[in-house]
Amino acid sequence: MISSLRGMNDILSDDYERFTYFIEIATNVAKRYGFHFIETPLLEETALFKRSVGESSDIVGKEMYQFIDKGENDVCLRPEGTAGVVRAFVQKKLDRAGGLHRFFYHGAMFRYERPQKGRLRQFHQFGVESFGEASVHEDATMIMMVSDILKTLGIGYRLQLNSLGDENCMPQYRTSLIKFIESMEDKICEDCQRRKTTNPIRVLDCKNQACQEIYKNAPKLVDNLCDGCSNDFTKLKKILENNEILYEIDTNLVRGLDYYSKTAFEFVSDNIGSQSAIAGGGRYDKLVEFLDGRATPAVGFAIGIERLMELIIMPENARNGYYIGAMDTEAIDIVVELAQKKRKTEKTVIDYKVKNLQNHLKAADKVNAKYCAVIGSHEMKNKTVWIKNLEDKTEQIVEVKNF
RNA sequence: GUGGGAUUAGCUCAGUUGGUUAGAGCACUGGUUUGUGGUGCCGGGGGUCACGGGUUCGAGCCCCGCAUCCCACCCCA
Repeated sequence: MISSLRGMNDILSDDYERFTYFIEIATNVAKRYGFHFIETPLLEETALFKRSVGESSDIVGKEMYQFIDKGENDVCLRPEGTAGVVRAFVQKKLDRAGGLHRFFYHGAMFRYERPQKGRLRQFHQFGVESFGEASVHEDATMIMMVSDILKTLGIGYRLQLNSLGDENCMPQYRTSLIKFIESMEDKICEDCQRRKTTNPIRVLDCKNQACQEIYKNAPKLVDNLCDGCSNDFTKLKKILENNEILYEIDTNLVRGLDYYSKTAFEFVSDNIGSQSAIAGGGRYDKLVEFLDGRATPAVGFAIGIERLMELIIMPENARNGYYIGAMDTEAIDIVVELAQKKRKTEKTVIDYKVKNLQNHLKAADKVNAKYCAVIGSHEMKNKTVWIKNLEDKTEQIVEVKNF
């Protein structure tokens, strides 16, 4: 037997119902906020992710499905969604068109990681990207969108918030943090020593107790924001409070992708194991420029669909449509004909087997039909159909031509 | 990539110190005397015990390898 590759799942039956239910709700919310669907390729030039996500990130450094195609192009399966959307935005010259451009997307992403609960090699994200709006109101809007989606689904969450600063304050902070780390280098764990060069800010949320003690004295990002960033962060918190969105400040919250600046947020759930981030996002004002576009402020988020699916409780399925069957061999042809007719307007499940009434009713019940329609010898004689409403148990006999 | 646990029917799981033909519940399927379901009763099908080796008279059970899943690290959605 050939089975699917490690970390790559089939989606069917209940999972599929859950999946499409989520997409429908998220899509409705995105549309209500004035966002438009965008589909970008699953395969992109490797350079796109190296330049956007960043070569130092784990995603690019060791998790990409990267290969040389038959035309000698260095390509890879997308590990995340933002880079492709930004690439499309620049390629379509929307950066030059000016104005606001708001997109949403959903689809498969690929990362070669060790699978565990809530972490797959092929997984799905629903994401939103907003271009051209520098106001912190748009940052707040992103958070409110996620909140709306989660509320509609009845999913509880904690919102963690941070500001990563911008080109004015971040490099300065980074330097002083590195200086601090270097002064403590012999006391911190191996992971942190590695992080010093790859992603120094990451050391702040090291799980190691000893490290945490040391970092209590480290310079804090929130204390080092420039006026612009600091004002925006204050404003953001105000907007969220006005809209009754609870948040907690997590000064150690870092986005793993290099392109983020200023607002960073993460929605986490305590009910799905250690892969607890169900949505994350933030502002990335420099990314369009990095990808050769005209400087354009931008902000976005992505939701991990599989992680969310663990938390979705589906509404009960009401009975719906018809079940139709024959109690006589001679009736089968008529039943098939009637099913085709009914299918133009209703969900109709047909059973080709001849069964007695009891078994047809059982079968109708099993497929959750609202009506069970049956033709037997009586009905054949009178050219009628016997129909039972399985909800209120009422029965009726209608002429075949009126079915 | 590192460490730990698990793997028996479609699903959830029993399976004694290694001992005849590997079980249950659910699901599926048929019947329940002749046209009334979801909830009664009786029956039936379904297993290379993940896979590959080894020890043994004998392995679902012990040993080694491997794959996958789960948990933690790591990383992130």
